[in-house]
Amino acid sequence: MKKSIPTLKAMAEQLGLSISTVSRALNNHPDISSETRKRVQALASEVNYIPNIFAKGFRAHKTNILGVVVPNITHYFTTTLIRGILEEASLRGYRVIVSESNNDVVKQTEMLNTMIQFGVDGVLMSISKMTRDIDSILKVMHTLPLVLLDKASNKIPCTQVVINEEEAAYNAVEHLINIGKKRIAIIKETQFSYNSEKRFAGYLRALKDYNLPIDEKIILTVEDISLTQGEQMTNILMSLKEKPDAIFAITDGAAIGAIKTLKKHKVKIPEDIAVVGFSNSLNSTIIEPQLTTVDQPGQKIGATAVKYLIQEIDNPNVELINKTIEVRSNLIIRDSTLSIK
Amino acid sequence: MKKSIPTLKAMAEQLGLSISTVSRALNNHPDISSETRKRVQALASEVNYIPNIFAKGFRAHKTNILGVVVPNITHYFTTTLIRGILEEASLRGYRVIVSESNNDVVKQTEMLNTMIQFGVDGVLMSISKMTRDIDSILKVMHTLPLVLLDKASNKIPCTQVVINEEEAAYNAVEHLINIGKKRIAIIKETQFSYNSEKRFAGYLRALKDYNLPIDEKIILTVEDISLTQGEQMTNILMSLKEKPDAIFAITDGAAIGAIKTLKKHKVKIPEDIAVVGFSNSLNSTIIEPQLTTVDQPGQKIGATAVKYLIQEIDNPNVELINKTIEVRSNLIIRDSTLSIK
DNA sequence: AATTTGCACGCAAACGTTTGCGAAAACGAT
DNA sequence: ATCGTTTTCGCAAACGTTTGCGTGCAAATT
Repeated sequence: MKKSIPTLKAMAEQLGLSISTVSRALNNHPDISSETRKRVQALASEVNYIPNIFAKGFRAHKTNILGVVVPNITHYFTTTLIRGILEEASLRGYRVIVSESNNDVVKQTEMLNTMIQFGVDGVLMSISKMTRDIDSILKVMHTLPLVLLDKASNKIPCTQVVINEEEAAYNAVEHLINIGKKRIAIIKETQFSYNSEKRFAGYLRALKDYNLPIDEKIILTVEDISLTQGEQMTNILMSLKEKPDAIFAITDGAAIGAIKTLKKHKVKIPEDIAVVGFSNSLNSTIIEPQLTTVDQPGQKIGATAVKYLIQEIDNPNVELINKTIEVRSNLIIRDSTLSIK
Repeated sequence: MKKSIPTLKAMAEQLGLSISTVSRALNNHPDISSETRKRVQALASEVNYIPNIFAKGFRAHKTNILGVVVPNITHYFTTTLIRGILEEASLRGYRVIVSESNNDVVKQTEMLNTMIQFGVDGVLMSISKMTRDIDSILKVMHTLPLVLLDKASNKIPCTQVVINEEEAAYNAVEHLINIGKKRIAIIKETQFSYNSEKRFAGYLRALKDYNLPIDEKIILTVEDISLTQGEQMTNILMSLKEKPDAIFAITDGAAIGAIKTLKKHKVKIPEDIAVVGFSNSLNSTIIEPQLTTVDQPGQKIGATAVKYLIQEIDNPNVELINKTIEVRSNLIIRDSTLSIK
């Protein structure tokens, strides 16, 4: 289990050159003749020279590692974000350290501090919706470039890459209105959830634009949305005197839960009550009827966020411009809202 | 965007001590008095001293980073492996770099080499089922500790953490036999897929133990198993003169595909044809009827693999013992095979 | 011929931390 | 008071790479 890694020193000795010349030749420095450069690079290739990252990082304070902090790694959409990040980072010569906060704010802070310790060049984060106090995040921003993705915040002055949440929700609700639905319920999270607030705003705007009344009794709020919560909230809707004729759930999981409950109540979907979800998870084609849902391009969001982060890393003296980049999503119409006119 | 990190030198100046004394005090070296140690550690805490990882790694050649290479990060089971790895690694003071090979052998080799470059202390890998030539893996083993998990290989002499694949499959097929099924089909992958081969062996052994005939016409093999392949293979089974009365698919995805096809054929599940999957993915409770499946404890496998890898890292001069550690899985019985006797 | 310029290299220092070894002071025994 | 041992610190080197600056040599310019 020996680590017998070739060094600049060994190669310099073999070539009869100085260590600094070998270093410069490998880094295509203009001071080195092309003949010397070729000799050095040929030997480096022959002995499979790999630079010692500790020595390089120690000298240059740059690791080409990006830190990623996500709330929950097993969530499918998150895995698509990560895949986009991994691929784009790889294309640009970066590696990625992934951390999971479990939507725990203390752990999130801990992960951020550990990223600093590990000398990552920048951090990509999808913040926990439990985040109330942003001091720890602001502290990181004094030290490292930070880009938020998916779950963002209006209070954190950094670049954020998200989908067009409000517009996507607007389109989903508009689609329900277009198929004749007039009493559209929503299952959402609290105002502390960035995604939920934006989707709720789109819902409200669509109702307003189409002159549909807003009824608080069909606006259902949960703390931590899940399939089970979708089931339960739909049970509540089923117990109302005046039932909704559509349900817009802000996640696919909750929408699937809603479908399960509707089927238990022998409700015809979408004739009696239509259902729309959000995310286009794998489950959306497995449940029956197949779910109409907003498709979120997770890989594209991840890749875009990497581009912006690396741009910040490469331009450390440029004044921060706090951009919110909205990547477009699209509505995928399936059986749960198939037009019945 | 300044990195103003406290150094040993700055603290030594403030305390009127040498750099080496401060270093030793922080590392609880026995040569340093307890009074001096307390003074140093108090200041380190006050200024939030964080050691420069490059300097430490440069000196000690240890990063406390583990490399992880998986075929496909969006696969749910893989995310549970990764979660187990992340949590156990964190408990033991390690960070994790995650890479995805996309089941591409060239990319897998590339990821392994990059892990070496990044100075990880060890590598955890779920190998691509496309792996035929193990030279690149053997090469890594000369340099770094390696532990395989989930997808293993009999040809690679290293520690492997897997579930009891054959036993689990045996139990699944036995359960089908116990509910009266006599003609059990299998949808599997080629012999190059470690998991498929083990599950197939369990299937064959159960048939043999219960004196059921083996019929090649209901042993269906695909290259890269998926939900769609499950649908297609089940269509083939439906076209047989003598149909099976049960289907054991080696992944949940294929089992769900089988259920979808059976439903299209108006087959009663499980009365006419029962279905068993493997993995206990999220989808297994969303499809109807809910799927009987083998529950794989991904987090436990991940955590166990980390333990063994760190053991190897901590004992570099101990001769390698090539263990295969089998973590127990269990069968979760749901509607797709509910006993009908 | 003397001076200047350009090319192509090498020396040495720096980066932050760890550790071998030596030195000085303190302590205990005689 | 002297000697041997123990305690507790500091000096200096090492780890591999990068880079500022200096040097030698050859060619061009004055």
